[in-house]
Amino acid sequence: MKIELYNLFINILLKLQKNNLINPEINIKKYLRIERTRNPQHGDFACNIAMILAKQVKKNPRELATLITSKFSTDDFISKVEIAGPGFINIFLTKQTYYNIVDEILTEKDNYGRSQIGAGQSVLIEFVSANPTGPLHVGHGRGAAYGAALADLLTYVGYKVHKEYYVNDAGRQMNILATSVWLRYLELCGEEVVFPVNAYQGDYIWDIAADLHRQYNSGFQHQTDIIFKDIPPDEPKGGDKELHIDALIQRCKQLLTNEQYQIIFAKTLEVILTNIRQDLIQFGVNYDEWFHESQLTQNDWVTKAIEQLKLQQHTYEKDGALWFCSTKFGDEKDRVLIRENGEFTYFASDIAYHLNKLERGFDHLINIWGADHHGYTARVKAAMMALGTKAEKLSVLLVQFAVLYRGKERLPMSTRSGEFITLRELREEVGGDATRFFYIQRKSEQHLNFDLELAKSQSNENPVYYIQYAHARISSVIRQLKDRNITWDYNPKLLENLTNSHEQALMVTLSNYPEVVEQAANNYEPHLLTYYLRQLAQDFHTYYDAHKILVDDDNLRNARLSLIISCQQILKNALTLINVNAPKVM
RNA sequence: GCCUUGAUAGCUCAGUUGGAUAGAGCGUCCCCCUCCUAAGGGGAAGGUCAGAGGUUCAAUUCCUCUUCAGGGCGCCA
Repeated sequence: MKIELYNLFINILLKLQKNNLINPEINIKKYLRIERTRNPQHGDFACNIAMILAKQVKKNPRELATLITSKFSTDDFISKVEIAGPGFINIFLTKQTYYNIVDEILTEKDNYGRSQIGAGQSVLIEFVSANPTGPLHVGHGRGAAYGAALADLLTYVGYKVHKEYYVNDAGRQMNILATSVWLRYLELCGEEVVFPVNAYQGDYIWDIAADLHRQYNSGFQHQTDIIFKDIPPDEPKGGDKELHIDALIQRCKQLLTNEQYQIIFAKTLEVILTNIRQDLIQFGVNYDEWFHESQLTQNDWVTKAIEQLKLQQHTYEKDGALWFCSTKFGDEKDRVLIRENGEFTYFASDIAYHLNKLERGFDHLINIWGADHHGYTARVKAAMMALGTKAEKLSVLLVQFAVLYRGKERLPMSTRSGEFITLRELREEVGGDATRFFYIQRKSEQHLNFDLELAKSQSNENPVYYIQYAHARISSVIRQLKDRNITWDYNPKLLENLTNSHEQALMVTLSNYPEVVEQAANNYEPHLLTYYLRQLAQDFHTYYDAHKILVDDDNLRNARLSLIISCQQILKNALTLINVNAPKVM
């Protein structure tokens, strides 16, 4: 509807330009905006173009508005056009326009609200990508909920979406993890081990160690005194925890055969990754691809990426290392690709990963990262440019961390220390629907205080139930039809019986749905849907309370049924879109 | 120090890309089931949009500075 009005205005303005009443050099499309009004007294839509152009046209805004509105031809979807305030043009739609929308919803059903604004374009969304060093915690949950909602939203408006999880299964953290498992395993074998402070402390490490012990008995066992011989002291004994753990990793690799080490490593990765995967599936988050960092090195993608940068002369050697001159592309400083010791940096494999993404031919790449990675954006974009792509092809969306509270107590959130609330715990206590809704209800880049007590204790007062209740209530009315042995006979002409202000308000909100979807998709803001749903549910509840649906008058009853059924359809469409259930009974 | 994100009702947060009288939820206070589900509805109170300048017909929105808070500034990942 907005589009129709937009086109109408464009035509009028172009006509005025032709007649030299408006300077033909002005780029009208740049300035023209049609927006919903806040206040029903201002009509349905408003346009501020007269005030915007007033200066350039050298007319006062109201005069210009009069000129524009005089060109409006009578139309069956506009009931009147008014000039108000400093020069707003207010547009009032006919009732019939709204009846048509109800009719469209009832005709298109599940497809109402879908669009093709992304048609033909493919987009890769990478999200969560938590290191496989432990279970997902509530911080990851936010990224998961946001990424999945965004992916669904973009699919809804026609994009071809590919969802991907990047598994960091190479690097030092993974070695610390495997070593942690091995040390716990040794304890199960009866060895007395002083567990390093920098190792992974969580109980899940014990579980994996126990698995290994069951399967391999004491096959990987070594004497404690041999293991810790000449290892630099840990932090509590006045040493350096990093040196201590690194030495233990080396020792682990020395004492075990390469094959044995790989067994522990692979087992650990598999257990944790399976856990993460199941966790996400239960949360309703599904991926098209799990991309392993190790694939990159195995297939020489890192070398390939570096060669490409070298070829374009974007690298240099200094202090025995290979550097990428990212400053040429707007980064703060140059970055190391190959360390003095010959190993690739994490950044090098990340460039390779993005090169790989690009070569898979996506039109657009979206990375959803935790806000702690924001300093990383500039260098990755620099790499994109150096590889010959436009930086705009990559959107990095940051999700701020949720700061967790239990009542007034701030909770620690360290994977290493093993003290964190898992996503699973949250979901099991609060429920999947409420958890999802709760997460995407707020703008992703907004800081968030997440009080667990509140989230749990308020689970019955969560807005999601309010919305679901609206849906269930409508189902209940429909069930009443059967009990009373009457039927819903739909006829678009009967919609004319919808005349009161509550019905009007409900129809206005219904008509807004496609615009909300479009805006949410264009701005990557799924939270708009949650606010929209609240609004729609409220309009329904108010209407339901003020008017009886199942009245004796056949025509009025059928009209009202049509309205609430179209309302239920939109509730269902929007809830489904954010992956929340639309129950028929509560 | 530099970069970055934020600051809106007692609390948690929206705010239609610069519009008309700044909005929800929770909490507080009144009122509403003989009636399709009260997990609901109606109403009230509650605001210097962190502060100060600037840009213009118009600023919560854009720019600058200040204050406060989160995050980032490795040959870690």
